[in-house]
Amino acid sequence: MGVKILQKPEEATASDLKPRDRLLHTARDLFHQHGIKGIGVEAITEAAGTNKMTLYRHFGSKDDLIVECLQKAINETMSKWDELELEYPDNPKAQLIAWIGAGAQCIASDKRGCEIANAAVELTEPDHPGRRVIEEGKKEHRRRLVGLCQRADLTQPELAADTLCLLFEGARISRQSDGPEGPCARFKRMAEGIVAAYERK
Amino acid sequence: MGVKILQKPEEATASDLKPRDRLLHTARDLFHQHGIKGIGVEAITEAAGTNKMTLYRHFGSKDDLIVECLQKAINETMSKWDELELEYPDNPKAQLIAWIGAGAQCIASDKRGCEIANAAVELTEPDHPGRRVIEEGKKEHRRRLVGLCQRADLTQPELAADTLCLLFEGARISRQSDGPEGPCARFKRMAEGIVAAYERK
DNA sequence: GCATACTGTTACCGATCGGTCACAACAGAG
DNA sequence: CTCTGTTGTGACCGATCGGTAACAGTATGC
Repeated sequence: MGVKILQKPEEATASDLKPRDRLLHTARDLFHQHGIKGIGVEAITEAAGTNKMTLYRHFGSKDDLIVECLQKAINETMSKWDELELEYPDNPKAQLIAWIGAGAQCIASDKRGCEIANAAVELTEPDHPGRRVIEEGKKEHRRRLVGLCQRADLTQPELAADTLCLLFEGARISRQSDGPEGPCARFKRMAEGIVAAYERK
Repeated sequence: MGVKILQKPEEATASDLKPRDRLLHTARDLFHQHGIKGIGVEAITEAAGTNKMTLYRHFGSKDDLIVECLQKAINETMSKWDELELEYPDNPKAQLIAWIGAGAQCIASDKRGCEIANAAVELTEPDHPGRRVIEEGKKEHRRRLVGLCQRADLTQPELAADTLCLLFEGARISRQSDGPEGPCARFKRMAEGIVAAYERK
């Protein structure tokens, strides 16, 4: 119980971020890997290299933490949409193909599927604060996909966008039970086929 | 604390089934409504009109109960496949259209999606006994869908079946975050479009 | 009648859950 | 240096979790 040298090495788990950001980042990862109900706050704080009090000082409750994680995930997705438009300016068809490619990569690399969709499975109470975030996020995502299909001049852009949406969602959820060699493996081919089918000729 | 008249009326929750079947039925329903990790064994026994000891005498653990529920769900799905074949014998195309119709009805009526897929989201440990059941069940489902597409003489039956599979899975998961008016609402139209696209002409 | 098998009841176990308390240690700004 | 705001520590709370022990009641078959 002598003098304790602490707070200096700050090695391993803890990056140079502030505790709040470390908590958010770690919580998001652990929620995704183990499920929201499958991980406790204590495990999150330990993995983030901090403690429960610090968590509860920044986030009032586990539910609040969940909400912030979901919001962060959605913001990240929206940023990717923005990047996509910047990468192929004034070329919506290329943006659409790039979106499909990014989706396929996402399916291949992440075996746990979509954080948002998974959260919707676990957050069953209709009045859970996270549900609003989930629903708004998915609606916005749909809006952007429809917009892209419109700009890409597809015939029946709404139907095409919804089809692509279901294929993508289906691939991400299917991967969790049918594995990477299951139906999800053909997502790219299917999606590109849909785009071709709705192209104006 | 006088004489208690019990076990005679057996009203309300308890049907005339034996405790084991009541437990299985109730557990399946509650797992589906609240999530596997979202419901405790005590709540299940109460809803089933019995008690914890009876549960643990029939099922060794909560995990065992989960496994039996998943297996029952899969058996039910397989029975529906059999019924489909009996209903339209030697008419695989009609069976396929009927499968799509049943799927659409299922999407419309059940807001909580697929029990099996949801379980895959919650059961994150790779060695959980339920995972084997999930994976085998989904593989068998895929096999049957491919077989039906083959018998229906679709060109590229595997690709068609996988596309239908992803659309269905996507619709069921999407319904949980995007609601019944979201992309899932057009499942039937999309699926019939896929069948038409892969029809031999 | 009896024996056997199943069910119900109550109390209990240790572990973990989300969440809080009081207090000490620290960092940076003035 | 002091003041202030942010962290860390460890003990603690009540509630709930999955699971068990011991015993009493009931149903059925012989």
